[in-house]
Amino acid sequence: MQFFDNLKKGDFMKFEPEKFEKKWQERWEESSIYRADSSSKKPTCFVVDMFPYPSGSSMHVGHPRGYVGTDVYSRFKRMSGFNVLHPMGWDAFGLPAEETAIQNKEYPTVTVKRNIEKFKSQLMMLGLGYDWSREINTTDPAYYVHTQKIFLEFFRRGLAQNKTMAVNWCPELGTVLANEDIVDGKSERGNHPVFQRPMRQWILAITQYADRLVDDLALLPHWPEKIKIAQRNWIGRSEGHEFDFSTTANVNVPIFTTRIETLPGATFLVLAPESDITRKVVSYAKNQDQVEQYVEVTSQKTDLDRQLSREKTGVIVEGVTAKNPFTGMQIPIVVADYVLSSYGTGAIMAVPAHDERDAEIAKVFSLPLITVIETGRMVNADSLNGDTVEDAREKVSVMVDAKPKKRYKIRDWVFSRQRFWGEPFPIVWIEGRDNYELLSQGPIGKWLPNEPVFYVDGLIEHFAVPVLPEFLHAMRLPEVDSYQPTGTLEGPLAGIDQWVKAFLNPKTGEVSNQYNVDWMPVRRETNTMPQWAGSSWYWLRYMDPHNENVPFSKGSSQYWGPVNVYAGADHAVAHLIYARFWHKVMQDAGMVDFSEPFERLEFLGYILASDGSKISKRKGNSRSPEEVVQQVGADAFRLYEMFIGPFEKPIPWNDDGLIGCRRFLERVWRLAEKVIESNLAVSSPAVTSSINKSIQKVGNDIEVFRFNTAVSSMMTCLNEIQHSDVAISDFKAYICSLAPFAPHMTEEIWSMVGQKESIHVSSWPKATVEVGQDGNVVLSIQVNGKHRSKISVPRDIEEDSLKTLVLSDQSVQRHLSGKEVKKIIYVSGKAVNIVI
RNA sequence: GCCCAGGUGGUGGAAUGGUAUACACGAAGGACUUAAAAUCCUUUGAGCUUCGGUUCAUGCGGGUUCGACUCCCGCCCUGGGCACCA
Repeated sequence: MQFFDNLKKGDFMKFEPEKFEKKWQERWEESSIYRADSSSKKPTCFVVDMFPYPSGSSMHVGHPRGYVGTDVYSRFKRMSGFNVLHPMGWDAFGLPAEETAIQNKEYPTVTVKRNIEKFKSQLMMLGLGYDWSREINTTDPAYYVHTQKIFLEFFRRGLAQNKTMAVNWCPELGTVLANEDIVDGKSERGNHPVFQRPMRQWILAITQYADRLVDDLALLPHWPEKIKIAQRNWIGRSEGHEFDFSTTANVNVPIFTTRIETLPGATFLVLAPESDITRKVVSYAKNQDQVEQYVEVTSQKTDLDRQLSREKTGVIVEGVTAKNPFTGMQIPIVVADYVLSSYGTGAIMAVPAHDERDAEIAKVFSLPLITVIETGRMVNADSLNGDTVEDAREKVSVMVDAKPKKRYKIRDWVFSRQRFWGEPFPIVWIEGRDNYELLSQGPIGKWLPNEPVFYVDGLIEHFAVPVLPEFLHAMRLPEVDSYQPTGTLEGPLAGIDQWVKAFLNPKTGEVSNQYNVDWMPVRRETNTMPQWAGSSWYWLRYMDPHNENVPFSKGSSQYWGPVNVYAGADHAVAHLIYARFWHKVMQDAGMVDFSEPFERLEFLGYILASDGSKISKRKGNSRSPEEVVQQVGADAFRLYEMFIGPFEKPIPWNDDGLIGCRRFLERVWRLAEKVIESNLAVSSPAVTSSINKSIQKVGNDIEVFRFNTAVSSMMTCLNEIQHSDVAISDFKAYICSLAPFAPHMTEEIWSMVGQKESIHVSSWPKATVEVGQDGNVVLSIQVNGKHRSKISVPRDIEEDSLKTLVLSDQSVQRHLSGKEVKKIIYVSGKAVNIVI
């Protein structure tokens, strides 16, 4: 690192960013130049970073890349006349903070506060122009009270329900995990085993929005196509039919299929082990014990087991058969765990000739296989023989009275966690239907769903009662010493008496720990919301961050919304589907009047370690931003983060490249001194044209997040002009185009040339002469499509005179060598191709 | 298995139908210096060359086109995501 060591020794022109970076950062904060003004008449531009989780380990050089990108973009838009809102906040609920807090024996707010301070100072150090007056923190009661209010909208609309369901229970973490929190059958966090356990859970009925979530992707032309594809696949809408098979067991088995035309080839049925219909059918089975044993064994399997072994297992239900409604044949019934109880009806018709999985299980039990489609036509299918697949589909569905049905892969969202550090549900439980009905007469009534949410424990019915928005202070997390996992399936809150036991005033809806006459005893809900909750609506809070009454005012969302650019890591399916879902529910609740939250998405590629591996603290291959800033300054660091490669591509970090960016800034600095000394009024046309070209390219590239080529065009320009005399006006324009990337140095130069206002509130320079005004263009001369020579001609040259010129070219002559010219193709402004 | 994104010099990358290798790093040589660093200049895809040029190169094989890194078809490889969804 000799270069870095010698930086301070330069004797000619001292470029010492450490002398002015801090100064400008402070002045920008003092003069509030990044504050967004919600009353300006300018067009708005709302730029949001996916907000970080402030973890205990500090940032490495990879983290700020996205923030630098959006900072450059925001500065550019501000200079281009937009009223820019570019805020920042913290997604601070969740397991890691809770675990650190338990380890350190401190309350999580302490951990979170410390981590945020650390993260914030690291961001500040880079000169990022956030509007800190709008900073948010999902764990701040002033924020999460609104998350709770929005939950009440879900509840009131019947979208928040309780279900006892098989959930992913992780004993090590003492909590239930969402599918998205599980990687390769183990918990994403800590890599612990995960088991299926039945448990009462809160779920959000995202499936009710599945169609809108798919269909509205069409409203998002500025989203990357691959994300839209991923979301469509995740939601997994398929259109098919549902109909019944009668059985000798006195129950009908409903099945779902997308290939109803293959019914003639259905030679058996397969039922999912856990499904209700299996329970009914099995009671008629001769081998009831054997089937029940199979069901028991499969229920013990973990997700990991299921993934490791894909061998088809199952058991034939003896003594019971089903009737194929097309052929009239009696066919066997199999219970097998490759059929999922959670999809479709939990039962399928097996067509081994046309489905690989069915074929595998057919082989295990030597069941028959009938091919019913050959080269697009029906065969072995009686009256259908010779029909096309489409015709057969139509006929069969009429014959068996099948209902058209859409099914989705996406599941309802398991929304509760058995942890302490999350938003408490704004729900208390009351015993007995009479009490519930009494409550529905009062003010609580209008917050109740049509179908009551309840569960049965022994003989007692427990009903979910919402805590009204004005009384949510009773639903703040209690500040207690002990909040460790209980080790049972219940969360820590269940072990805290002062939390669980409460009283409800049926006349007002108020909840308190204090008993009053006529108040009803209730139990507070002890689950908390998952980390996804706070991050599913936070962009809206930025628009109106200090509103105490509502999450955000309608007016503020109309003024700023939707988010114009949303940038961050690739969360193709989880966060971005949840966020869209919440947004649509809020739209239905009348809180917002646009249907998609993010107009445009820009994904960020991770920075990798120099060997191409992932940066991780354990490997010791991380590089701290502080170190880099100390060595080359914040501007050079920012510039390099942008220059290193395309924004969306993962790139290995390499210190060597950093040097080039620092050198570039030093050369600009030296040029500044020269320009200020000579104080020239007009540059040569070549210099002016070079600068203009660069400014245009930089602007165009920033607009489409191609920061790397923007930087290189400024470098090219500097190479062209640095040994010429540059007029002060041209140089100022150049500096303006560099300002979004290197805000400190450009601000310093800006003040040196006598500007009083900040460069960051100046205007993006307009090209002062038309680029390429000299009227000549350089054409490629090609022979048979191969570039051989070039020629500079007037832009509007006549084709005939051009041909004469080209044919007399030495290089062309050499390649012609007497051969006949068949034709000449002229592509205006680009190339002339001589075909021989 | 399915879906997505990629494959260009020693390295990060540029060029989305028209001058392949911009920009930067690294490397070699030179200027300045007692010397070194820094800085500046020159060279830098590979081969052949009479130093004018010329041939070959964008994972592999075909195709479309006057012309293909770019579009189409078929492979190979790398990375990421999903995964028994009937």
